[in-house]
Amino acid sequence: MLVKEKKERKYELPELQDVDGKVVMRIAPGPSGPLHIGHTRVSVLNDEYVKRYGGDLVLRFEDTNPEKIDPDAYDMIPEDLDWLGVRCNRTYIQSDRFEMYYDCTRKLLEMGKAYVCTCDADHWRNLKEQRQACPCHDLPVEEQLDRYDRFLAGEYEEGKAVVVVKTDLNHPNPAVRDFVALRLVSHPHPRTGDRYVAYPMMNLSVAIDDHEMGMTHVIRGKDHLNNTLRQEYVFDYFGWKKPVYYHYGLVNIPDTVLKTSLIKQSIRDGEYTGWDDVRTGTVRAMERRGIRPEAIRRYWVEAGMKAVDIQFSWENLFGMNRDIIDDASNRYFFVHDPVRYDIDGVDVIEGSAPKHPDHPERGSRVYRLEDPRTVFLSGEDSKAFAEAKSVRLKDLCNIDYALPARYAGNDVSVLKHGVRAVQWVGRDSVEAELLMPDGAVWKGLAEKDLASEAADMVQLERVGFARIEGREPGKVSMVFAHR
RNA sequence: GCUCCUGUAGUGUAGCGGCCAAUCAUGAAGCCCUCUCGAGGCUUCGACUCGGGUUCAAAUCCCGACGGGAGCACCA
Repeated sequence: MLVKEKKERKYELPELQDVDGKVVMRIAPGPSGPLHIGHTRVSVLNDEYVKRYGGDLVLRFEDTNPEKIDPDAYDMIPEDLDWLGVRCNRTYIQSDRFEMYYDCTRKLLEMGKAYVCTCDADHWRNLKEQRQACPCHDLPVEEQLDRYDRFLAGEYEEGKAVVVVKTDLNHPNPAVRDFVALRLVSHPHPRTGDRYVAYPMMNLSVAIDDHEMGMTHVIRGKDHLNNTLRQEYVFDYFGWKKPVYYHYGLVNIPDTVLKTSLIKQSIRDGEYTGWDDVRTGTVRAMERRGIRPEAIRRYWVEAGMKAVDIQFSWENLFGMNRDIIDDASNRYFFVHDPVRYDIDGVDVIEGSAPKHPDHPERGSRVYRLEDPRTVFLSGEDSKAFAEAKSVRLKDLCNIDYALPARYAGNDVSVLKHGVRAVQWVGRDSVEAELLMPDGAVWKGLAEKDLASEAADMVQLERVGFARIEGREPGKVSMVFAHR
């Protein structure tokens, strides 16, 4: 066997700026559900850099909005990361750290860099729009602190007061003028119950945590650009050293349901079977479909960290996955929507096919058909057979159309004259189901050797790659990956 | 409306003043090989958004227009 030397360009992420020894980076999801393909970019990029430079990769659950938490996500997200090969060596949960956020906020109030605002939210926003301070903005520190004590004690109703971090009301960018740091929420938190009523907003908690956890570099989506600007005010007020920020472009993932709230609703409605429903874009669905984590990793490394908005291409991802799985995937016949043909004109038909054309050492599927010589073709191939009047049963023999069909020798060269070779199964086949990406289930038959295949990825010849999901006596269920 | 980010083939990417009649991957088309519509081999298709400027020289720098995207939440 020849060793193929394929020349290909090395895909490498650019060096990070200002790396001084080890790096500390983070993945900071909100625990609203499991990870989806969109989350894998930030996960892979951070992981790649921490592996390159050494250091810590932090997993931080940003669960500061009690209304958007799915308690299962605290377990599902680490599982998803683990499958992706992303190794986080420190884990934090923000709902464990409320007291610290409160302390920092108190210091900001003492420094005069924050205020407790009791204005109407719309009014406050309008004033900001016009670069004007609300009456609470310039109240004396003593009064701010007094309000703050009452704020934390729950003496204000939800929505009646917030703590605001001052930035610059004259800032030309309206998005960075004074931002809310703490709000009141009466909805119980899955982890802390009703112990707290004051909930930090992400710009506060992220700034504090990024400093406290020692982040050296932060990679995030471009949608956080303005949040970075806001968070930098907090760093500056405390005199903290800022991490180096990178903002990659937005990813448009076509034809895929990603929104966790929608998926959750569809699961509840019974439309989707679960978080791993193949119609969704969750990491679980990728895993189930036989997409390898290495393919996802390669995809994002090649995409890099540019700030350009990009279109995600399933085709490209599938191409990369095919590269990875082709060599390991043994070949089998699967017949969708089977149509029966008996073959006349011969007593016994024998044939064989390698499990993998590039790996004869893996053995063969051996065929022997005796009276009655029965085969099944897919519904589609059956129609084509009726029209073409002849067909080759791959690795077995040729037949001519009739009822019953007529044996037509075993001359492979007919393929050169336009006869099609199709997959088929005999009477010793097993029931098989193939779950398609649109949720449809293709029922059919598979050759019996498939039932004893040890690996989980196979290629169903002329159909595509599939992952074996379940084996029962006499029945195999599979999930379609891609061609 | 204001502010910010960003524009290289269908998609993603390399190049970031001369080595660019622009890289690689994926895709598409064709051929070879293979008893698969897979893999492998070969060939082909296909891009610097536009207009000004700077310069001996611009995909590369500057300005403008146009296009794409985001933010202006008591979500993250």
